[in-house]
Amino acid sequence: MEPDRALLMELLPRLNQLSRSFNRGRLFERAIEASGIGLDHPSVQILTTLQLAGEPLRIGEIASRLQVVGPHVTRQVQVLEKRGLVERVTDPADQRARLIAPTAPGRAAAEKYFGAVLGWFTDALADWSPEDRSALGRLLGRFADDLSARLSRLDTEAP
Amino acid sequence: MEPDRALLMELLPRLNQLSRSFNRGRLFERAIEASGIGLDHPSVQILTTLQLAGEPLRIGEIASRLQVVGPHVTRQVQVLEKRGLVERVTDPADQRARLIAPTAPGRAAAEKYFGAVLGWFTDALADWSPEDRSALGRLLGRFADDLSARLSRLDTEAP
DNA sequence: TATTGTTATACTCTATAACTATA
DNA sequence: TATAGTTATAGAGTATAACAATA
Repeated sequence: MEPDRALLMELLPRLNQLSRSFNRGRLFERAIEASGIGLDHPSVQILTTLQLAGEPLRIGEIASRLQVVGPHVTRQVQVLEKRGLVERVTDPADQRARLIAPTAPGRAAAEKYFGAVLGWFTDALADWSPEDRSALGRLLGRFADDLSARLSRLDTEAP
Repeated sequence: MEPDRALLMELLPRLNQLSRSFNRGRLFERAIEASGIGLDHPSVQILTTLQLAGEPLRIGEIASRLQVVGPHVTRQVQVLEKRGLVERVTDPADQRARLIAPTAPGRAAAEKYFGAVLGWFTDALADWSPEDRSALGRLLGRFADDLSARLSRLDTEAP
């Protein structure tokens, strides 16, 4: 069944608002400041990707998960490495690739950051019913998946 | 009641995924390409803001709605003006300010853009139940509001 | 020859600072 | 003197191109 246009036009400003809260730095950068880890946003994205992965990742794999290009990841990893937050291990299976793993301080920094973000989420959702909270997670996940799928279909249709 | 941490940690990657689909250009830039209007993303943001407003807006008002600074809006408006997509009228009530209004071609371009985005939304939500679709809109709106409120409280607490 | 990553460079978007004009 | 906007410049973030090394 066809979703009606009015509902979709409602959705658009909402998504824009959320997107701005997030991406245009405010939320993420505040969380970085609040956690006192002294990194910039791109580095934190790398670090949290590694933390959420739960295992060492290749440069290319990080780039793919973040939907950015390789050279960008290379440089951010260099920053993190100098700060002692990640370390590189040669991939035993492929000498060309290196695996990137967070160090203990790196994992601690990622957790501090998560703590700040989750603290705000907790506050924001404090008055919600448990049903609404779990519905938000479910619908948001499904929407992100369906939209991603629709967009990647565009690539294969008209490359 | 306290939302549980596991649920929130689920939310985070979802929001990141959605945020990247949107803001990191893919969705918006594709829609711009698909609609063939030959503009860049910042200009389109201005144009759609005017279209959704339904009335001429001041430079400062546009900046405020988009949460960007004035000079940025000034320049994008200059681009749009050269392309004949918006026009400026002096505000009769205040000679310092100018009101920006979309022209007929500007409104047409905005509608083409909305058409592309909404087409993808329609596809993505095609298999959803009507209940889920309206729940998504409702929860997303509430979440955006609550999160914005929480973040602006940070400004007043620790400026 | 194909793949993984790095180095060097350029581009897009947005911010800050200094200035002009009207209120 | 405060407010609305503009001009000029700077910065953050990410991409593209050219290259090196291993498979």
